[in-house]
Amino acid sequence: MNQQCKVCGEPAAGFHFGAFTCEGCKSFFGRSYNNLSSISECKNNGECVINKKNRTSCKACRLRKCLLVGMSKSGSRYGRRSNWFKIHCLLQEQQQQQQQAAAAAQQQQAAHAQQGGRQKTPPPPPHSLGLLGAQFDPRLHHTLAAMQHHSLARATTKEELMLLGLDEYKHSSSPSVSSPESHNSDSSVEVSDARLGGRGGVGGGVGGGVGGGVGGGGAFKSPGGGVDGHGVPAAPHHHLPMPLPFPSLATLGHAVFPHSFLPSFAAQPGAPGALLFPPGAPYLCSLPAPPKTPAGLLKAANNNNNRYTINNNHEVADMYSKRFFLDAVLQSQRGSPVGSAGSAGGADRGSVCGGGGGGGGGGGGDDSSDDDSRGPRSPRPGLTLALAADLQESPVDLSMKSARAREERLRMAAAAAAAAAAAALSPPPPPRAASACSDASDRDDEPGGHGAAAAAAAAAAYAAVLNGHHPRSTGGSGAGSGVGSGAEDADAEDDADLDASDDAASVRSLREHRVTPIDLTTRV
Amino acid sequence: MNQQCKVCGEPAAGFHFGAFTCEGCKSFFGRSYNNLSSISECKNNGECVINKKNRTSCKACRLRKCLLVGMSKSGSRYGRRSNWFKIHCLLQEQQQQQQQAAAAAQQQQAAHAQQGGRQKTPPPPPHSLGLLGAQFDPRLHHTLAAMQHHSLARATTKEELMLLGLDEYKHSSSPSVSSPESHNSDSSVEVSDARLGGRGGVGGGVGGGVGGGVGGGGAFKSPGGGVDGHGVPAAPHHHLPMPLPFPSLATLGHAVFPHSFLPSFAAQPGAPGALLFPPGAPYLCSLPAPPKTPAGLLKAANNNNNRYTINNNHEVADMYSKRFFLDAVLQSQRGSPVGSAGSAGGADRGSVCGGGGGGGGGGGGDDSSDDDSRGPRSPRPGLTLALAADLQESPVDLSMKSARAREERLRMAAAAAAAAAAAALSPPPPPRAASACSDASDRDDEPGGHGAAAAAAAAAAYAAVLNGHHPRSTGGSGAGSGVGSGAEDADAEDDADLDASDDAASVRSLREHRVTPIDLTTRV
DNA sequence: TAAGAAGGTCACTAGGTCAA
DNA sequence: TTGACCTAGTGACCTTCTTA
Ligand SMILES: [Zn+2]
Ligand SMILES: [Zn+2]
Ligand SMILES: [Zn+2]
Ligand SMILES: [Zn+2]
Repeated sequence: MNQQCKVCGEPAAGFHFGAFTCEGCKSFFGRSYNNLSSISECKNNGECVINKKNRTSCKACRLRKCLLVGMSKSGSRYGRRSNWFKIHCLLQEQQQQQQQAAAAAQQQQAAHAQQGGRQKTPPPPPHSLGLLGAQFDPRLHHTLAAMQHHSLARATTKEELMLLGLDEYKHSSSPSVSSPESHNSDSSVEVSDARLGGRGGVGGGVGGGVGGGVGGGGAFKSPGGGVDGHGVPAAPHHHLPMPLPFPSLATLGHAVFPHSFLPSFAAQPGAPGALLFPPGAPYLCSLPAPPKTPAGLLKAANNNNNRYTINNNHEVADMYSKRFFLDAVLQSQRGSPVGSAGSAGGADRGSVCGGGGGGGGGGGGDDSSDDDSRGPRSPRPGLTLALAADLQESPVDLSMKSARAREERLRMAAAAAAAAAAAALSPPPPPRAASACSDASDRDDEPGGHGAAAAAAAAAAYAAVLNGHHPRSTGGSGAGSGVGSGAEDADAEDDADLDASDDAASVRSLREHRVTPIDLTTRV
Repeated sequence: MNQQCKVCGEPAAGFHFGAFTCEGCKSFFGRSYNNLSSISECKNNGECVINKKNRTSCKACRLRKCLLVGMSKSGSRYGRRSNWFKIHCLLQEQQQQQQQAAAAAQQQQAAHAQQGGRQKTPPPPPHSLGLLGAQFDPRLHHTLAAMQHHSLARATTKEELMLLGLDEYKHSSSPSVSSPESHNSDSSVEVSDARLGGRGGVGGGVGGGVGGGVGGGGAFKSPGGGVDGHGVPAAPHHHLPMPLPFPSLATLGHAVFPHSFLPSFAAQPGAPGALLFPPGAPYLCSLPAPPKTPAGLLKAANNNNNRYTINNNHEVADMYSKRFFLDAVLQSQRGSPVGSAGSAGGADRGSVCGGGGGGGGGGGGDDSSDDDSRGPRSPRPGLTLALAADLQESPVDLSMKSARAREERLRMAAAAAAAAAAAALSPPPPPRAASACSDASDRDDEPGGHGAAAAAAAAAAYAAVLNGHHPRSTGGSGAGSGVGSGAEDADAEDDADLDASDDAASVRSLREHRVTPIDLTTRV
């Protein structure tokens, strides 16, 4: 897991405020968030590219970058993160690499039409920016443009406002901004439902609100907004003034994911993400279209493909399965560094959710380039997973104290599904995959912060997997069968319910096959 | 930590703009950088030797010196310095001393062929000039020569241009150079992606760009780009002819060290460095060869021998271990100024690297190799570390943070080991070791830049300690079990897992033995 | 019990100031 | 102009508390 700071590129110290960042950027964001007044205007017209060396030269641009990569006080989260999150991160890395490789290959296209417009956007921090995938860029740029133009119209959160323009933000928002919840700004987020209700208005209102500027934060990540933006019909709860941890987010309509499931998955059409889930991949497919309820999701998962829907004996079995699954996945990934991937090579079969699409903007420039293209993704051998989806068990954010946790999870799951579906469909919706993916949701923690259909799909998949494996899941099932080294064989077990024994067996076999356990430990 | 100003030799006030300097030189550089026009041409043909007394007599030469020692606006480094850095500095000092001693002994060779060229260079500011180690000199001279010859061909950064010739620089670069971002000059550099794309060209282009001359700077340190660069296939931009501050340096293959570990370690072949770690010194021994991938490294560490994967009792233990380890290392070095190092001496028992044994050099190299094997390792009582490096099997490290840190440490360790080996072995270049070092990278922040084998060794040791002692490491088991005071019994534990207790114990013992803590603070 | 994130702490540095 | 001194930050570590 070597992550780089999405803001400056230095090796990341961890996942802070919604994104992988170095200690410096973490501290900077933490300080700046509560003291915007200290940030002077950019002397370079907001075009500074932030990197390790010059990150301290322009606070305005540094902060902007932080926001762009999804940092948000509201997105903060304590504690250990699930392995899923980690896996996701790994996968992202892989994707990036692949993309880069792809990009290199295709350099010819280097100059995209958009180029001119986007030039400003720094070198798309693969990670962060990648979140939204192809779709993200456009939006992002849009956002940036807006920022430049000072259009506050839609800004409703502190982050948004900040993105739109620090200056405006500073002025528009209540002066108290910096003070109120200096350090526990997070809490402010939830400040009030009322505020949420009030949203929609110009930022000014927000600022003036209760918690002061801070509160709004949650919404942000979504340049996400886009995420929501997708048009997800989704989340019913959105309507409700339910007290969500991060109300703002809720309102936005982004897909919700489990807290721990950080890195947002943006559907990157051609994106690597797809790789994770091969076109036909059962993983996502099985998901019921837009299951309204969690239950629905779960069921679908179970019924359709959940080869993994199995049960584990519980902890033990579960651990193995889960653990080994992960290892298998990781390992397989390693095995197939770039496009080689396995199987047929074919095209990418599919992009997971969204498909694929293509478009992507293409990418833009930079980074972007990658975008989609990655079409032909090959299936990852060892990764057949099961995606049962028991929401409850899902990695959803249990977090914070909330009692609502479970409730939310369920809701989230549903929403996510919807969102995913929506997003997924964008271009040429992959046959099954698309539908499956779809649910929307609203998670916001995503690292990169922004959600995407793909992300949703991925999330769903993960969730499913977890559920399957989840200890608690009753019948659960999930097995982690991963394929061992070689992999792919997974298919063999299509049948529905494997039982724990199977699972266990598979796990065992994996072990035997040397799926070496991955070290999940972290520090030092 | 008494550092001297690399420019004038006065006691340094701190690390400024990339080098240890006094207040005066710091201010001078800061002012001059943005106001080159104020610097008049040298009246002495650029041959002035800068020292405390005459530093104000020739601005041109003073500035040149500043640049030569690596000062750069982009080289600035804020905040607290990592312990690695500190250690490195200490080691360097030691090395220098040793070298001097050695030099004295061998004066006969005094006159090197190159000598002529370098006479100017004052007494090689150990620190700065040392950067590239043995290799550096040649290049440096080359650079200097170029400077004299005014070859601007490759100059792409302000610093380069400046080095090439202040006059030329002043004229060639855009006039705006000094102005735009007076203080954040660096930022300008990467102003836009567009510009980056444009890079590669001669410096001139850069200068003309957006930010004005200054701009070019950004790219700089990166030789860094390198940072990412390492193995990372990544950054496409690396390929670009990035403007390096001191390209020459960048191109050299130095070993890469952890970020914080600035001072580059260049292996200085016969350097004194070797002394630091007595031949058998355990500290470095276990280092894996040159783990290619981080993951690999990590895994290796964990799986194989990580006897240190252990746990400490926690904070306490950790702190002790870490801190004390450092102290011990430092102290030992002091104790064994030159080669004496007593291996046998108790403490040393362990020779780090070399595995055992003997020969110091032995190990050499490779010790690295040891990887796991360490079979016959002598147990350092407390510090037996293990750094196995089995990449293949290594489990993927999912850990968020440390991974990188660990990786770096391992890398450092490896590099260090290699370096040490190299240094020690000077003559017979260590097989793998070399490769390991080569990894090199790009680190650029290095203060002085120079590394020495010894330093490397120390670093490695430190790294090992950190890994092993980490507080969180589980287990804790046994606490104190291990070795008691005396210690050596350690051998017993060759097996795989030693637990923290051992480590802790060792640490403890160190304390008891009075390894007084060394003051790592920098200033004053 | 650990992994891991938010925050706090405070060692440090870029810059600004101003007497010399 | 210089450089000792000060201030506003910066970021490496460490502490506290959450979460898997
Ligand atoms: Zn950063
Ligand atoms: Zn800026
Ligand atoms: Zn000086
Ligand atoms: Zn001169």
